Amino acid sequence: MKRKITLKDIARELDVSISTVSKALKNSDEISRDTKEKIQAFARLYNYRPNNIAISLKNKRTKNIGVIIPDIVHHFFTTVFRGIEKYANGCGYNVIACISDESFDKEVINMEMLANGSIDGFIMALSAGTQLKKDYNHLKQVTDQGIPLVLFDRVTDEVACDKVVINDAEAAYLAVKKMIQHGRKRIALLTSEAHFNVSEKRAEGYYKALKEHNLPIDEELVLVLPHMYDEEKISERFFQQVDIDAVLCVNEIYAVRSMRHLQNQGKRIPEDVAVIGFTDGILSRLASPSLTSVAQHGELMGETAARLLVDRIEADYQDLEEPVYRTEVIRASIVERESTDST
Amino acid sequence: MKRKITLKDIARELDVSISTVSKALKNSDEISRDTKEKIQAFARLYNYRPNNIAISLKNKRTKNIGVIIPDIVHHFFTTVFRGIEKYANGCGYNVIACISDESFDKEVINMEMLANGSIDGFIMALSAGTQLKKDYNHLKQVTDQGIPLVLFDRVTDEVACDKVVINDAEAAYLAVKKMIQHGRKRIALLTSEAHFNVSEKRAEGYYKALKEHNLPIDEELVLVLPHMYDEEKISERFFQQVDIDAVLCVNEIYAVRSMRHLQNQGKRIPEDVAVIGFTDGILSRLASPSLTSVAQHGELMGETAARLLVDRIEADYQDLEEPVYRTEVIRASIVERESTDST
DNA sequence: TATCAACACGAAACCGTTTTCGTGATTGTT
DNA sequence: AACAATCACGAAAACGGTTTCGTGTTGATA
Repeated sequence: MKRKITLKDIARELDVSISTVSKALKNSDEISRDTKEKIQAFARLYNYRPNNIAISLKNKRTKNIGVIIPDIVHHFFTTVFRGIEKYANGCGYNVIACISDESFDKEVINMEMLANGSIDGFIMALSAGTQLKKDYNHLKQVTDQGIPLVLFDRVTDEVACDKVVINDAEAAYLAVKKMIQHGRKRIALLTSEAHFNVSEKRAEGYYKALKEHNLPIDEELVLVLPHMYDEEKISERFFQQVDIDAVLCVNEIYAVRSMRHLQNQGKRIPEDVAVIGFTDGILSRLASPSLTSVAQHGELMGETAARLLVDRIEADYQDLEEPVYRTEVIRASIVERESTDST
Repeated sequence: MKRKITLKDIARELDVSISTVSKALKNSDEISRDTKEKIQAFARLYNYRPNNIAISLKNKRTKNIGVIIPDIVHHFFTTVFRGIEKYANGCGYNVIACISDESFDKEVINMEMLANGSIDGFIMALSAGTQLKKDYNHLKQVTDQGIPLVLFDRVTDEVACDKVVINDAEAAYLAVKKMIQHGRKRIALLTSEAHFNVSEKRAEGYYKALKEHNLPIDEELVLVLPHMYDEEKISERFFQQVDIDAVLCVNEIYAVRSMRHLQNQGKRIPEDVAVIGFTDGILSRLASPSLTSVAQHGELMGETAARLLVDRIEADYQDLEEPVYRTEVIRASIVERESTDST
């Protein structure tokens, strides 16, 4: 087992000082050509690589960024993560991933773990628990310490930091408007509990579209699904009770399940009922009929978040005092497939 | 902006030595009650947290584990990742995630990045590129340096390390056998290119089941799908040409797509054709009809890999020379749903 | 009263780098 | 020949901890 070789080893072996080795490997012109070549050759031969930890300690920067997401088995977060990873790696950063599992406590623990020097900055989406509790002290502590933080998708106004969001309300508005323009009049909304601010935004867009087109707002057509195991039955009953010609669902799972329940009742999609979901993932593509869906462009969102964070980190190192935080908006787009009327 | 407080700060403030502070915070009984209380109170007040990087450098252990997976937007890897993260966090380890994107080069770069002190051990599944190239030198370098490595799912015999695999061949065998026992005779196989050793194993099980039940092996019923964008058309044509009463697919995407093509031809599932897929993900659950699927228990696989790795890491620290590597087998199970005959 | 533990704490080395500041040797200048 | 400037390198501090090994003080014992 070959142990890792250090500067000290090279220095001892070649009978020079550690500083000389360090400089030689950096190609400093303080060192003579001869010595540099000798040292570089030796280092190459023994495959010398500087120890990241020591460099981190010395430089007070780790080139790691911490990502905390509520759930990894979730298409949207997964694509965001990929976007982050892609951009970060491109800048020489590693990504340390933690999953909060929608729990406030886990979120706090993970942040504390990482905040003690392991990372140069955070990218995160708030867990459901945190949004419910409305306690953002752990985030404030982090920013108070001067650690850059970027929130995405599930954000809050209570914390001053960079943010990346999508135009949820507008996307929902456009989706509903499109269905109305195709003559749909009784449009249902399947949403999740309101403390997810994204659901709230989407509902907002739904109401706005109805109002603008003078359609009655019927609360019976709005189903708020709790985050539980018998979701499925609840939504099945819902579709038996209401008489509708279109549905907007706040995610693709709800949408696919809705299509199934409707089909079981003998309804045709899209002839009898049009369906639009959010989250343009694999389900939307492979459902039958394939699902018209609001694409959230998670990968772009991740890249954007990573860009904001890296910018902030590097700015910090140049002491550019510039405490103006940015919020970037990713524009969702509607991917039309078979579950809605073709134009 | 409150800067992070260090041992030195506390020592200066309280007019004691750094060593005293360090010991007091560790509750060493070398320090008097009075002094300890004073120091601990001060530390609590100023919310002192030791710097992870400094500890890592001193202890030569980072409490980080590196995970390299080929793709994050993939249900199976996602669940494995979650299992790893869950177990690792339970032991106080963080997970650094890198995505190789199925590329040999990215895999190498990521490993080198992490191997220089950032992590205590690796968990990974080989990228397609690496399996194609059959070049495992980067893995060997890592193990040569004494860095523990655990391979999962996509493994190779060429590297001596701990491994976690599933009984792919057997699972495929059992799936096909089940269909045969229900009277199915013309069973197709949809697989991907063979350099993914998992596909190979699954095909192996398929052939074995046919042979054992004296069914003819008809290569026309085997479709090897290339990893391309017009996969879909190829499989559509395939189903138009063959006359079958069952299909085994090596993943759930192929399976759902197959069902769709079959349904478009007017075939009923499972009455006319039974379908079984691999990877029991969200698609299998939400497809209609819902898909009978081989569950790979990714989360368990991840936990197992993490357990093996952590064991190995901690053993290393106790210098237990024990170079016997283990291979754990996760037993896949078949989740029966609507796409096959109910028993 | 001299001796000796036990006690409570500090000095210093160390982990592997980077970086500043000397310094001895060589070279060039007058 | 005396001096300055340049060159090539080394010593040492620093990053923030942990840990070993003193050491001065105290109280008990012979």
